[in-house]
Amino acid sequence: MNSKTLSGDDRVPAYQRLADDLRAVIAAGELKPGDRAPSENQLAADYSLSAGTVRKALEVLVSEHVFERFQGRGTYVRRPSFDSSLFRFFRFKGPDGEVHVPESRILRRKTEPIPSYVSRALKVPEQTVGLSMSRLRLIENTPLVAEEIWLEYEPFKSFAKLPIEDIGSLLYPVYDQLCGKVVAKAEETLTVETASRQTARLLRVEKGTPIIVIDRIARGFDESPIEWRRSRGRADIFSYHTEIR
Amino acid sequence: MNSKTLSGDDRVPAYQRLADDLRAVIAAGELKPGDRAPSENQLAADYSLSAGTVRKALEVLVSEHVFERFQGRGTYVRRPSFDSSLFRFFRFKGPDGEVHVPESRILRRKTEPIPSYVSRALKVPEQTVGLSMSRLRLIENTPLVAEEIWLEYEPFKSFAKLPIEDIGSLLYPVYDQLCGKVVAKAEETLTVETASRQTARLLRVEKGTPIIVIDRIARGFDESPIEWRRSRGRADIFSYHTEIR
DNA sequence: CATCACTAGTTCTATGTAGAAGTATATAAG
DNA sequence: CTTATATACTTCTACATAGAACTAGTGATG
Repeated sequence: MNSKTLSGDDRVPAYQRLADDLRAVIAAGELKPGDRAPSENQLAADYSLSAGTVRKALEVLVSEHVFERFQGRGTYVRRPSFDSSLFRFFRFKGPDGEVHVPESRILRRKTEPIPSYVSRALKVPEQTVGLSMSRLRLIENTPLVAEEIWLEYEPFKSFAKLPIEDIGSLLYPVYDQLCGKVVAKAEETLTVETASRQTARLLRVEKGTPIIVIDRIARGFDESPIEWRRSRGRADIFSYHTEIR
Repeated sequence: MNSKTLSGDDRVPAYQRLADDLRAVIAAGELKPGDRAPSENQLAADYSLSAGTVRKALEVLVSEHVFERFQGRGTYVRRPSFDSSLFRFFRFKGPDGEVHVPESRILRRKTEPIPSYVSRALKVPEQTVGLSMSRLRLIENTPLVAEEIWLEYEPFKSFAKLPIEDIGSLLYPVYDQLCGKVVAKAEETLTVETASRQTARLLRVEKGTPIIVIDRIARGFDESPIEWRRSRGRADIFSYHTEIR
């Protein structure tokens, strides 16, 4: 496609408007994670901009983790990586000190009205029909994290029909393949509570021991909420490290 | 000063070597926080580089939060801002719901050998003479955070002589003015524990209630450790929010 | 079949240039 | 003294160009 033109307010710089345009292309689904974006030269020709301007727009999107670029190969839409999730700060170490990848076990899946504290986050009316799941993460049969997951039922009908046994340990790829819902980003909030009787039972700890609670809202490229999730894990195996510049 | 030349391996790009050079200038103290760096043109002339290359080096340093730039004014060495500290996720709200700036009260300051768990972090030999402080942060006489602070005694002699009453609520500016130690960055680690008898007394909570522990190592521009600090606060008023891209 | 050289396409580095936009200071005008 | 004007300096945007560095595939060569 040739001779596109930049929309929007022309008081804002061209490179920013190009970045906006490309973000919109992704949000519309015309460019999906893993796809290669047009090359610098291609974009420069399409939009009648200089190479430098195009490059600057792409740098903006790289800094936002929307694209990643490889010299000699091209520019690609980034798959969201949850390496930076607070979740990874649970030290999944077995008794032998080795690090294990936790196993996932879905305990329950049910269709029921979404409670108000979730519907607010998912931006759906109260009492909307939802899909709730209860999931446990364990290593060597030791439970470490208990999760409560909520989805809006309607867009995830086909996921609701999928037999529980066929669901692997990663949910987001399944959301994508079965329901076309691509998780692009998320927000997380960390708080601390003491174990209720129920979570104490699930995590096999004493009632009242400190528990790390991580609430997550997963969103698509267009910012629309996709999934609400609350993870509870033992606080004694949690350690979060960060840098201040 | 004219006609400087880039040191180092000339397989690495010029803009990176310029960035290295500027970082070194700051680490050497020739350029301090708040100072204005030479302009693009100046640097281009000094190093015999094109404006574009200089600009790219400066962009690198801006992204590392070393510099900040203002159109029409210049490029400045950034003062480290601790806005991003985990500390700010304690919700300092009074009973009326308003947000207050916490008061700082130094309970104790003492010269004593540095314990091993601190000396490791400060990279000094065990049993080195140190300066320890115990500090309490409160709003409206309600204690919220209890802090334990350690410095190496020798470089902070003049700080040790300063009357406790004359120490305000911010320590880092004092370190700078009295001892020439500028804090440029820090690392923080968040963990959870249950209140010991002592911290329970300080924070006026029940023994055994969950406590957020934030360990911090403050460093200079040359990465040298300056201060070790452990802050303990009530977990029930803590909420950490982050984004995943 | 395996290996090498080549080629087309990509991003990356670097230079040069021009003007717009914003800031601070000095100077002139009222 | 206050206000406008000019000016010098800064960063920001945009264009144009060239070659280096790297990748993937194609075709020739052994």
